[in-house]
Amino acid sequence: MPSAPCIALVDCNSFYVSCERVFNPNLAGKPVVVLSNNDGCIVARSPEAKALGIPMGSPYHKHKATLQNAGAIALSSNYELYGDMSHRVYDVLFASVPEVEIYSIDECFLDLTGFAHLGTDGLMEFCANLREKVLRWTGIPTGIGIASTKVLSKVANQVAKKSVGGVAELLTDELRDRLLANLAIEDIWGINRRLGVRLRSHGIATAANLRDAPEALIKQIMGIVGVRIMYELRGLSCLPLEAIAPSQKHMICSRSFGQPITTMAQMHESISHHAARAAAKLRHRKLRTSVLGVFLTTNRFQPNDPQYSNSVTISLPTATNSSQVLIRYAKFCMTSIFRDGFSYKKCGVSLNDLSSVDAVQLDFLAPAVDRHDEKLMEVMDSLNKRYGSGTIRFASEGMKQDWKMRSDMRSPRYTTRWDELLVVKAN
DNA sequence: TCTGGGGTCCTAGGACCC
DNA sequence: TCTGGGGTCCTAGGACCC
Repeated sequence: MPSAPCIALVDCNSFYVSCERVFNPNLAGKPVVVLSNNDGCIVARSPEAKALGIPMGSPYHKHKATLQNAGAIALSSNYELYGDMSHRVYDVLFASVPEVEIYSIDECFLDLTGFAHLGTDGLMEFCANLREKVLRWTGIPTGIGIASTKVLSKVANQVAKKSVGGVAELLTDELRDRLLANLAIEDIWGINRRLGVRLRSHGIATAANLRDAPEALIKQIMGIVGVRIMYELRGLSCLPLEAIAPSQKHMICSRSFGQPITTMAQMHESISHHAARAAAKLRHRKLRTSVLGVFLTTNRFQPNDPQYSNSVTISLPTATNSSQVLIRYAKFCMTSIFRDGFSYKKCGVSLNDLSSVDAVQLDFLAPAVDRHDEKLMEVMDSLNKRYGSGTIRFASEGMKQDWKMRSDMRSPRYTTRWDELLVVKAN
């Protein structure tokens, strides 16, 4: 007889801040925040910053004074570093557990069903060792929550983060009941403020309330998604662990501009840049696209300025991942929606109908695959991999790139650029 | 002055088919 | 006077996640 499912959620603590702290000991013990692209919002906070009452996802400028008065350090985001550190953490986990589902840059689920014979204490010890190994080999602290479903493992993880050992289990009924009775509805994975308000209006205010609610009512309020969460809270697994990632369906490359831009020439540069980035991402993931969208928008936070946003989507004659081809179509699309007289805040490229490079639908009337172009992309990718992305790029992406985002406080890319390696001085 | 970017899934409604 | 029922596919928009 198969044993009941056992799932562990590993979540890196204040991940971006932790990555920064690995390489910069001056950040230890101080309030530290990491900002989103363009230094816009606060997307990671050290425990000290959380203690100052700095909320997640809030605009940086609203809290700048508070942070400065507290001697806090704000950093621009350094995704190259975080992405690489994430790989290192997962490499440690892959080596210890056969079934791992990567959920995000800083979170993954482990299937520990096969380890159930260890018993609860044994599982706790196994996870404590795993956590210790990740910390020692990468410098990243984590919390691990163990339970019988994904939703419950999220709850267990919240407990783990607050515990001394950083590991918590929710496998026993009594412990689980007690926790769920005290857990606010909005603190459940998949239920945010908006749904929380609706559920509360029906008298459902805690996780225990949701677990015990009538199925028909939950179906009516939240649809099938809510019913799944309800069953997961009851300990019935409805969200299977996916060790093999399903293929990606959609991709977006977009950025806000560092400063508003007004001319078609700048827009063409910027959209070419996004198209080239998107194409490189496609090649890296061994994908092609056959539907390209381009969008632009003015600054919605400036309602007194004239507002305009638009988008256009086209089908490509053949699925492609060529930068040249995508740049050409993206510029064409941009020309069709650009209007003079506006101050633009953001533009981007979206790709739909992604397919694997190994499975492309051929067409008698479509142009043949351009081998010369493929070779060119290969050479570009290998140069950019070796010397850093952006080393070689298309002229249409612009030289000055004065629309580029702000990133004034970025730390060095310690692990992915030779010229930004950590320097250690010894006496 | 200053408000991110990149994803997923689900549902409702329209077009179309037999 | 009478005006079906059932199905698929696609898309836009809404909700959520980190």
